[in-house]
Amino acid sequence: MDKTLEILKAISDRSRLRILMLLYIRPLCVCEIQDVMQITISTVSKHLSILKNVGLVSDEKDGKWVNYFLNKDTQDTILQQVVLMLPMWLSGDREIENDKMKVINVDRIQICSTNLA
Amino acid sequence: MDKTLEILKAISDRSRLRILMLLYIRPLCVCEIQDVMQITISTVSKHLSILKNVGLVSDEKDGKWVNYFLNKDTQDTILQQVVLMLPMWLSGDREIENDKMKVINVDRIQICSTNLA
DNA sequence: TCTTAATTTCGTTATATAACGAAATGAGAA
DNA sequence: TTCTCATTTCGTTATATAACGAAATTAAGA
Repeated sequence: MDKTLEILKAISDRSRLRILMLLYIRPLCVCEIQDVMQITISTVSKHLSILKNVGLVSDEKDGKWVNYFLNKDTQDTILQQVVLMLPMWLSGDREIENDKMKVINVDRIQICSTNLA
Repeated sequence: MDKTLEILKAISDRSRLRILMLLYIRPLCVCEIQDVMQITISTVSKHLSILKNVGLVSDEKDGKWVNYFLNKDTQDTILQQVVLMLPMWLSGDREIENDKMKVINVDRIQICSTNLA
């Protein structure tokens, strides 16, 4: 039950659901997610590590950024089903839709430069 | 997202997962669940109210007892899928299997009498 | 090598929630 | 109505966890 519980707890958080739904669109770096969600970078990073620990998300170096992406082709049955269900369970949600609109226009180069200014 | 989150949080708890899995077997009263799980009656009652609030469980008066039962024929799509998935996600779990063994021999009349002694 | 910049980790604070025991509730039986 | 007893509610305590800012880390590029 531990594994199942760990997965369920990982997806039982508003911020992490938002992050996951963003990752359905495309891989994102921490600062892009931060820009869309308007929460601290350290908080985003923490959420991503939780999602990574349960296997829902993986990461990959890309220049000076770290790309986080949804683990769509996981071998784990529970994770497979979770990845399949979440978009259905959250379809039409306002907050999610709003996030998705925002992420389209997000450019990591601009964001990271802007953060310094 | 609120509704989805509420359901996810309801099933992201070890005690509530154990309770749900017991209710797959048959309707149970609070004291029967208490006897199997060895936690306080008030705690069991609280968990059941959470499960009831999200629609996973319903209750029904039966003499001096209240029977709680799994809402297997819910109209809610998310709940339907949760009810379908949980037994798969928890199949073979030791703690759950142990609970199931215990609940077979549970008799509410004996328990409630015994509790007083 | 040194600097820069994205990310992670750490320490703290605030909030949420699980569990308990005691008291209140409420329905059936006398 | 009064008593009994299963259940719920309340108040408290302990633990878990989300969020933040600052400091540490780490890798890329000069």
